[in-house]
Parts: sequence; C-alpha cells; structure tokens
Amino acid sequence: MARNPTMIDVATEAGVALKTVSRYVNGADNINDAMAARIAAAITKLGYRRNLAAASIRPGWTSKTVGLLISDLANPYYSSIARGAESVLTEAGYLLITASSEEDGATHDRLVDSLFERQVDAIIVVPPRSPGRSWSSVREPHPPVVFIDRPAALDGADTIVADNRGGAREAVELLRSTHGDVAFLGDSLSIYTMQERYLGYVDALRARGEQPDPTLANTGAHSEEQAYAAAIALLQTGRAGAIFAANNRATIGALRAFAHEDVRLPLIGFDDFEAATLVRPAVSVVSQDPQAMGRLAAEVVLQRLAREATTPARFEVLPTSLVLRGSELD
Amino acid sequence: MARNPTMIDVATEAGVALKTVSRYVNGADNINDAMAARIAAAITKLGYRRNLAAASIRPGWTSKTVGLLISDLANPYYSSIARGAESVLTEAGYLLITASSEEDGATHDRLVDSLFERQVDAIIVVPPRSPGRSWSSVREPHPPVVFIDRPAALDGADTIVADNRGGAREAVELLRSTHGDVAFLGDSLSIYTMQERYLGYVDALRARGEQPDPTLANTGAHSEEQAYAAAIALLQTGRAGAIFAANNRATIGALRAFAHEDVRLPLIGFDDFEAATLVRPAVSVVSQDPQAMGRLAAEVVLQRLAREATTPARFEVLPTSLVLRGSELD
DNA sequence: GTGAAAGCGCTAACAC
DNA sequence: GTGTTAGCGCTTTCAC
Repeated sequence: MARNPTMIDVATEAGVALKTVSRYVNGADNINDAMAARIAAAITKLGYRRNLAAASIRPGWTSKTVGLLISDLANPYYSSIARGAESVLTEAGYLLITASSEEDGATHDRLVDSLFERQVDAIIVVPPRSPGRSWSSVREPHPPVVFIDRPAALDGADTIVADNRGGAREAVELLRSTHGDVAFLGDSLSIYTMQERYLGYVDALRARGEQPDPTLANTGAHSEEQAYAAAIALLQTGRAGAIFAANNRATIGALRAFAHEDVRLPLIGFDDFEAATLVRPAVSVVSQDPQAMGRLAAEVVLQRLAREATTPARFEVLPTSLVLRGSELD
Repeated sequence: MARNPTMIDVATEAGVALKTVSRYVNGADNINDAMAARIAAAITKLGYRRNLAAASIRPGWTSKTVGLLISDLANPYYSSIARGAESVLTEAGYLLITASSEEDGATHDRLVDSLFERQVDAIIVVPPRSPGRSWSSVREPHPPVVFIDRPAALDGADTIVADNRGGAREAVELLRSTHGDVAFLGDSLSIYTMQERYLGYVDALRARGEQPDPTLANTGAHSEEQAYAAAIALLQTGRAGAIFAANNRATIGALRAFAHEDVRLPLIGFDDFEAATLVRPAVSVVSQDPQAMGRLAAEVVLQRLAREATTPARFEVLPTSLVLRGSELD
C-alpha cells in the first residue's frame, strides 16, 4: 500500500516550496497565478488529501469536530436532536461524533474522555440518568460543554431544554376545564423531564385552587406494559375523568388499555409519535421539537467557539405546542 | 486560558523521561512500580489528557475513528443502523462520526472528503440516490469503505444489504395464495430497494405461472399523500384483492385510504413501524433489522482493519422476517 | 510574493 | 527498565 502523498510531495511535484502549498491549501490570496495553477495540477495528479489531524496539533488550530453524547441514537427523539445539531455544524464546517451513553454515568464519563482525547472542539451532552463523576471535577481548561434535554448539576453552564412544565400545565388545564379529575400517568419523578411534567400537572390544578389527588398520580409506568396495567387499573376505579400521559410509553399503554376495556377517557400525551394520527380518535399531544433543540445547541456551541469564551451562559427553554387532534374530547 | 498539560509536563512533574510517560499511557508493562505511581500521580494532579490527534499522525497510528455516511440521521431506519454500528465500534475503542448526505451526490462527496481529511480509519456508506463522482475516481490508497443498505456501482466492495427481494416475494406469495390479485403500491423503481421489492413481487407471481398486471402496480407513491391517493383509486376500481405496500409511506397511505373509504383489503407492508401494532387490525409487515445491519457493517470494518486488506470482499444479504399480525387476512 | 527552519504532541528506534 | 534523538505532516515566524 503506497504512502499517502503529503504537502512535500505536492511541493516537489509543483516545483514550489512547501509553504506555498500550505498557503494555497489554506486559501491565502497572495499567490502567483502560475504557481497556483501548478499546485492545483499537482494536487489533482497526486490525489493529495490534506491531513487535518496533523494541522490540528498546531497551537490555535482545531479538529473542526464536535462531540454529541446522548442516551441512545436509535431513539428517534435523540436522533432528531443529533440531526438538528449535525445540520448546523456541517454548515459551519464541523463534523459530529455521536455516542450513546445508555444513561449510564460510567459509560458517559468514558465517552467524554474519549471525545476529549480526540480533541473535539466542544461537546453537546445529555446528562445521564445515573450520574457519573461531577463536571466540576473535570480539569479546566476543557472544550466548551453544552447541555441538552436536561440541565446538569453545574452552575453557569449553557443549557437547552424544552418547556416540559409549561407544556404539561397547558394540557392538564385543558383537560381539567372540560372534564372531571385528571389522572397523571408517567414514569419515576427522579427523571428530570418527568418531574417537570408532574410539576406542570400540579401547577394546572393549583391554578384552579385544587390540590392534586395522590391516588390519581401513577409514576410507576417504567415500561409500556406497566403503563398499560396502570391504565387498566385506573379505568376500573372509574375515578378519573381524563388522563394526562406524561410520555410516549404512557400514552401507548393508555391506548392499549382503552382498546382492551372498550372504553376511553379524554387523553393528552406528552411527545408526539408516528401512530398518533393513525388511531381513532387521533391522539392529542404536547409536542416538542427535538431537531430545533439540536440546532440551537449547535448554534450555542458555535457562538462559544467564536466569542472569547466568557460570555454569560445561556439557559434556553424551548416552547412546546399543544397539538389537538380529538382524543382530548369525550 | 491556560495551556493543556502535555506529556512533557507530566514527565517533568513526575521526574521521569518523556518516553516513560508515553509507555505508561500506552499500557506498556515494563515500568518500575514506583515510577508508574509517580506518573499516575502527576497525571491526576495536572489533569493530563492525552492528545490522540498528535499520536495519530505518527506512521502506523490511526485516529480510532470511523465515518458513517447515511441519508438522514433523523430517519429511524438510518439512526438504527448508526446505533448498531456505534455499539460494535465503541466496544472496539472506535468512535463514530455520523453525517447525512440527504441523498445528494455532491453533498455526499464533500462529506467523504471531509471524513478522509480527518483521517478516519474507514467509512460506512449508504450510496446516495443521486450519485456523485464514481468511487473508482477516488485515489488509492484510501481507508476501507463498506457499503450498506444499497450496493455501490463498484466491483469487489464490501456490502451489507437486506433481502428486499426475498422478503417481498414471501409476503406477496402469502397474499396471492389466500386472496385475489395483489396490487403493488410503492415508490419509483429507480430506487434500488424499491426495485428489489418489485422484483420480489414479480417473482411471487411468476412462481405461480402468472404474469404481473401492470395496471395493478403503482410506483408513483413518492409521498404519503400520493400513496393515499393511489390507494383510494385502487379501492375504487375494485380490481385488487389484496395490497402489498412496499414501504412505510405506502403502508400508511393505504391505511388512511381504508379509513376514508371505510373498506379494507388484506395488506402487508414492507418495514416495520411503531404504529403497526396500534391500529386495528394490527398491520403485518416484512421486517428488517437495521441495527443488525449496522452491527454487521461495523464488524466487516473491524475485520478489514485487522486483516492485511486483501481478503475477498463480503457481500452480505441479511434475511427479513414476515411478521403476521392480522392485516393480511380478510 | 516566496522559502528555510523551527516546533506542535506524540511514538519508535536505539542507546544506556 | 529507562532516556535521548529523530521525525510524523503541518503551519508559522522571519528572512529574502
């Protein structure tokens, strides 16, 4: 296997000095036209490809690469975030290294180190559910970190989250104002987004001067199966007049329970999903825009990279939207 | 912003030679225990992080990075491929750079160059629908390339595809043997996978000694809307006894048409989707396993990287499975 | 406008 | 077992 041609080879071939080739490749304008043409020809002839890794070890130069650490790339929510970030970054000449932490702190920490070793210019991070080492223990200086989807336990960090609380509140307000008591069906409150959504649920009730009824809140729906069972139980008590399903699994579990029991309650779910428009009645949801979150995170990264690093941290809460399709009615 | 500590700093701090630190960092075993401890202490104290970019410019060393070029990371099919590849690669100490070509040849070519410049050790590629430069025009040597989802116009290349043809044939055979004429609803046959699925459809009919009826094949369903319209038209002619929907969009279009016309035909779709088990009757599909494809592609990459490069190319066709849920019946 | 020489952070000979 | 030296491919002073 022949060696890759280097700048020296190009310079020799073109009969110019190494530095002139470097200038040419970097788009400098002060180059003699004839030389430029000779260099261009040599590059094509040799099939020269620049070694960006070698360039990036020089002080002031960077890898033009950004890391993205999410829970699971196969999850459409996170892959949409990735896509959003990717589109903004490639536009700016950066490439995206993606990695999945599977919500595990140790895996997460290992991947962070791996990313840093590869000299990424910045990383965008979904803090894992089971936390690893604290961020403050990571030696400065390190590339800028932008948190997404959930805030990290770190002051003054750039953070992009969705308005989980506001979205939930809006949905529950609507359900409560037109129906009886609203049940909360979701996962553990130790999960940040779930807790926010629960707080929104409480907000909506409090705003009407009501207290949440603990027996109407089920936070044990860790799987679709558990959500289904919880929904069945809920239907059988007959105590709820409507259901707020705090994530996709809960929504689908509730739908299955409706089908099984052959009854249904007014329902709004959190997070949109493909099947929502296919079932009858179509499912109303609180919808967030993960791709926009990814794009914004990438923009914050670029801004950090451009500015001299000490602009104040941005904490952005992206609005959600209530998409009404019919399931919120009787 | 202070400079990052280098190996020299660690060596100075630990009072040993640079090379000893290098050995330690690379896990060499011939190091005095006391020195190892001093080095370890210095590393922690300084918060030293190794610069892999600098290491990788040495001959024989690599970036431990693989590129993945797909159509669109936000598409669950491709993000599953990415996840599969990622899981195998991180296991082996590699990181994955993902990029979306959006099916555009020029974008694709630009990203390939970008990846090569960053010295990726290999790339996994979904050839874009609108082709760019030919692969044979890319100067050798270059990192190994593994094609996935569709074959490239390049002889002797490692390739991983699903058994589109066989899966389609199996589905159509089942439909045809229990119902009347089977209609084909899909996208343009200029798309590789679509063509394969159509060939499978034809295979199934030919095997029974029948000729495909051109008026029963619709290959203009480029969008869900078009699939819907085509399905409506199909239902109104009353000529089809069953429908084979050759991708998700076609399947969903058909389902909407059923709902709108309040009739339904036996149906099998190609590719599984979230909503398939939620509608009634649940939708039967030919299912492929994109994550397994991604994993296999990554394994082929690792094998190429390990072997001396001249093992014969692998052309792997992954089986599909027919998942029967009820929609294939009357 | 162009070139020679130095050095980025690291690893591989090759001594000691 | 450990240190010294050279050099990977590139960019950057600083002369010319």
